Amino acid sequence: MLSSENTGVPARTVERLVLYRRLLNGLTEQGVEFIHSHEIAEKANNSAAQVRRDLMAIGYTGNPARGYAVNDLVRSINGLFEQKRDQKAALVGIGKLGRAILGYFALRQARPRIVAAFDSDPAKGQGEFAGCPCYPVDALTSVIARDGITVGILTVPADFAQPVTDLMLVAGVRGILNFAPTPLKTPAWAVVDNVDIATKLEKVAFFC
Amino acid sequence: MLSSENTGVPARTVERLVLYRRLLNGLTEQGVEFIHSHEIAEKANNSAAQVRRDLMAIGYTGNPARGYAVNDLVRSINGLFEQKRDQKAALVGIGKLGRAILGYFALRQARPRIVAAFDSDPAKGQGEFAGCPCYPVDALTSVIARDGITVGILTVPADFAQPVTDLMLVAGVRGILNFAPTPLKTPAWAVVDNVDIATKLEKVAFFC
DNA sequence: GTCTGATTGTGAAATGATTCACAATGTGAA
DNA sequence: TTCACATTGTGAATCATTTCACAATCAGAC
Repeated sequence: MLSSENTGVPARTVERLVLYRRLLNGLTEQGVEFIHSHEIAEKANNSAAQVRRDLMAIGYTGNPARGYAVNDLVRSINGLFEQKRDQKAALVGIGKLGRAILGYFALRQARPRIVAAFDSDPAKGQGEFAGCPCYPVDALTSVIARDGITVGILTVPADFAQPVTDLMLVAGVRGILNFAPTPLKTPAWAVVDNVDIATKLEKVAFFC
Repeated sequence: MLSSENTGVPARTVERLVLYRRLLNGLTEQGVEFIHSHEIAEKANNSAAQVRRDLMAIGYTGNPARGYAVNDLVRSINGLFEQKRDQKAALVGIGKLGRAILGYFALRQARPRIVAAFDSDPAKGQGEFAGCPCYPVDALTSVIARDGITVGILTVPADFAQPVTDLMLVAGVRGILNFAPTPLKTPAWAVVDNVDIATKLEKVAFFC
């Protein structure tokens, strides 16, 4: 589950690289051309050593005196995602959470692009939300295959999570971001990441 | 950040225990009295050894021949959270995501209970959503102090995340579940968990 | 009552992630 | 040009998490 068979870059590092890129974006416009590992660390709430290790993972190399060239570094991080740049995602389950996520991604033009949404309620499963075309779940297999969608976002009630997952994987999806509070049974090649909000909240409360 | 100063139970283990409890709930009604580590592992998508280690962490001990007594085990996991059972949470940022979370928790009566919501828009910041009273952010400090709220849920735009965090921590909040795509500066004693949906989606796409 | 066999509890090993610590390096100052 | 200095890149150490593997244990069969 979420192995790095891909490039050898560990999952944690990928997450932090995405963060670094966000922190660096727009810095050049503010006249910042170079930045040191400890400055990135300060922004990212982690250690300078951690930052250097992460950049090492993508083979990016800075300059002992100047630090890292902001623009170049951002390009370098983008390079890591270049290959997967045009992946498409589909969201299943147009409840409140589903709509919130659709809205967020439409607004930000974030990647991967969400190009289809599905719902079992025929009333919701047509038309569009946040500029994203919606279909009834019956159309799931054909639309995913037709559009070459490879990433699925699951915002369905727990009971539907597994059947929808099975459908998606058959149709061509290889990775799933699962918001349903259920572990998913998937073949080993599938990439799954679970975001269980209730559990996370309980965890935070526990450690207070 | 999210250390286990508390009880010595590591954060990962706490998350899995919450999951086990959910998987076990209602099993007794189905006539299942005992369950083996490998059966729990099967449901939870992990290994039997992992399950046994996790139960070891809370000092729960099974029976080599029967396995674990379902009811008793659930009680034991509940025991871990007993002390924190009546913690209260507040949500700040009544956007789409905020409302989705409010709705979800109200419905499930999940813990910690969300007892207040805040928004900077005065129009939203009064009345209630999903049975949860809403206030303008001006009232944040006083309401949090008044109600003894210790957990904060941040669903505000990135720019507001830090100032709202500062307010909450001063008012008495000790733990924050942060959905804003920004690292938060907090004192060491504060517990913070970040849920960055855009990053997670990009990560899944990357490993596909 | 004894024996059998599957399962638990847990040291020890393996794996993975982070931090340490320092030689190598490039820059700007003298 | 040379020097001094802060920073990089990175082996090695540390710390955390998971898996291995096996003695100890319990229930049920005989």
